Amino acid sequence: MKATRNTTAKTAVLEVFEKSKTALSHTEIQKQLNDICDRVTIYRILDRLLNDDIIHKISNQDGTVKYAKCNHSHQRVHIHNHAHFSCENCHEITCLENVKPSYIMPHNYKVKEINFTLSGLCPKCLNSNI
Amino acid sequence: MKATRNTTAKTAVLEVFEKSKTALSHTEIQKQLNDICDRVTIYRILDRLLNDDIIHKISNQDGTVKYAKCNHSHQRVHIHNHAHFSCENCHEITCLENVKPSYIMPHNYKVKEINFTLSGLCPKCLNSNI
DNA sequence: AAATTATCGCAACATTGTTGCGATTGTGTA
DNA sequence: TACACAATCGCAACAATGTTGCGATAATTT
Ligand SMILES: [Zn+2]
Ligand SMILES: [Zn+2]
Ligand SMILES: [Zn+2]
Ligand SMILES: [Zn+2]
Repeated sequence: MKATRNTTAKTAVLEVFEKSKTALSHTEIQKQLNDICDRVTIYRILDRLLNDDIIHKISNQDGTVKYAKCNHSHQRVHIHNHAHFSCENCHEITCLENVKPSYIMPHNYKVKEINFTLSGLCPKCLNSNI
Repeated sequence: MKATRNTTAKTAVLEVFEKSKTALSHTEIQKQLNDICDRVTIYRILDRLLNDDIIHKISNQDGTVKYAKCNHSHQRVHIHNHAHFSCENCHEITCLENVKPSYIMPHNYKVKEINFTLSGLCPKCLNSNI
């Protein structure tokens, strides 16, 4: 296990996550970083943060990929079993930490991870009467 | 509403779906079609089939996008609320028509669609002791 | 301060999906 | 069956997103 370093770019990316209430795409992160580093670097930082369970990855139904900070890094077993909401209007993706689906699986399957994404209108867009 | 036509390419794509037990990516469809038509044509056929509710789209956690035939075209209200299973070993994605999650949402959200994907090992890979 | 090596920047490449437009073909109508 | 018209196609060109290799840089350790 090689040691992961605290570089200026990584710190900057973490600050962006800290400031954001919603999940962020690679492109959104790049814009907020204002060319502080190369796009490839951002990809590699995201890889490391995913690997260290500091962020988690969310693939949306429309094919976009976003990342969000984990709020449960302290847990011994690190599972992302919460739901995500994807707004079809503002395209923001938010973690619904308290929404966890229950379901019954057929035997013969070994489930290791779940991905539960709901889409529609977020409270903000619902209020502005779209 | 413009009429959709039955072209040879569209028929061929439908046959590929008919033969497959699992969901298919654009690339997989292209390989099976054996250059019967252009890649762009396949994209456009998939768009039409999605629009006509003949197939549905499945975005996997790893970012890949696949399509599968709908088994409920007869229903008045056409909703895809079933779960999908994504095998981390063989990368096959299958519809779990009978698995439907139950959940409790906070108010203020208007949910229109859900996307529930489970991943792990499929029965086939589980038996071969990976 | 020097050594080690994780990380970075850059260029080049791969994959996936989109768009415009002239050519082709499916389908309803005469 | 022949014709007209619009849906569909092929091709080229482009855009977005993600990956890889490698020499240069910089964060840690000693
Ligand atoms: Zn919204
Ligand atoms: Zn989340
Ligand atoms: Zn499998
Ligand atoms: Zn399905």
